[in-house]
Amino acid sequence: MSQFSQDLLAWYNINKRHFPWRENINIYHTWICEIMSQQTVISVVLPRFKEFIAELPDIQSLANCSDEKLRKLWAGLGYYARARNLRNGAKYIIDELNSVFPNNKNDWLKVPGCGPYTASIISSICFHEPVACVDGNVIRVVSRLLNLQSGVWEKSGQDKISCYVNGVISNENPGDFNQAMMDLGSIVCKKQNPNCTLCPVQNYCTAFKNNSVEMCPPVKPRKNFQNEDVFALIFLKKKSDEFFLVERNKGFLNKTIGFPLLRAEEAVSLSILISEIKKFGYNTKYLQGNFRHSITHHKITGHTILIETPHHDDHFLKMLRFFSFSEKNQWISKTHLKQNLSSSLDHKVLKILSSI
DNA sequence: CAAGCGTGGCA
DNA sequence: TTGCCAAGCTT
Repeated sequence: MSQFSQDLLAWYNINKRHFPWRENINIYHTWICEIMSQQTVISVVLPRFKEFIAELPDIQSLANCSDEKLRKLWAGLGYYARARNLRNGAKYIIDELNSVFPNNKNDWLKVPGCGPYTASIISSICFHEPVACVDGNVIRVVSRLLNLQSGVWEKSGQDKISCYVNGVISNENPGDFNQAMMDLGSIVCKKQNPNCTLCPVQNYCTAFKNNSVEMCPPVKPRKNFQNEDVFALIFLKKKSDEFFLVERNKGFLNKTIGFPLLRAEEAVSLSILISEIKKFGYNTKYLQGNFRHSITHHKITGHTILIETPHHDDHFLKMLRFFSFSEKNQWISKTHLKQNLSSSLDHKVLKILSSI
């Protein structure tokens, strides 16, 4: 084992963070926690992971999980395709792999929702395959170790980083090595105010020697946020007290179920939108209390419009097509609304609805 | 390949 | 309050 790995692992054995999925190695638990942790802070993951495992303790229960239960377990976690891919992955492993988990990186890569990072971390932890994972922590740590002040956000730079960590990863304990790199990034080699004096691999750090830690990694190029107005339409059949939900088929929150949304760029403007809806003979009411919501690169101001539709409505289908709302839709009683929603955006709409 | 995709929590 | 961002994957 390289001296670097020895020093890193010695530090890890004393300083590692304790998570439920680190107590006893379990392939299913490792898979779930890694998917759940993608682009998500661990403090948010922890309670959700416990709930998920309690409700869906094994791959069979995940594969058989209802849409509604999956929505509930993933509500508020974002990137909802992760949850759908997870269940698809369970079905794939059961149907195509005879219920046997893949035991190497290449085969994990074929599992829906598993990319290079996830396939590497699972294989290294559960099957001792010496494949290094590259996540945001590793990029930052290696960028400092090698004093990389540019290029690390491009594929070529990340290939270089991958090459480096794969060169120093421990063959005896690759899982701990990968987790140690990430814990080091999280605890010591932090983005801001790194604790270089506590660093177990300070001797190997070129940026530390050059006094250029602050320059590594370079600032990640970020797209500007875009301000945008979104209209959430609440169709209500007053007689039966039912509300209309659609499975969204494009754009924001694609394939999640919720209130029909129109982005201002599509709906043109509030006044035009309302006049169009009125053409179908409906009463509309603009609900006070806009909501704010952020989706990657978009700052959304939400407007909520309540639309009363008759119980027997000849125009509804025409209206759906006019606005290109999905044909996958349903009327839901008010008491069952909450459990059918995933996105926080819909919960904000629901809150406005509940307050009138 | 670069763009697009969610959200809770914290500075 | 506002801005920033975290254990990436898919298209």
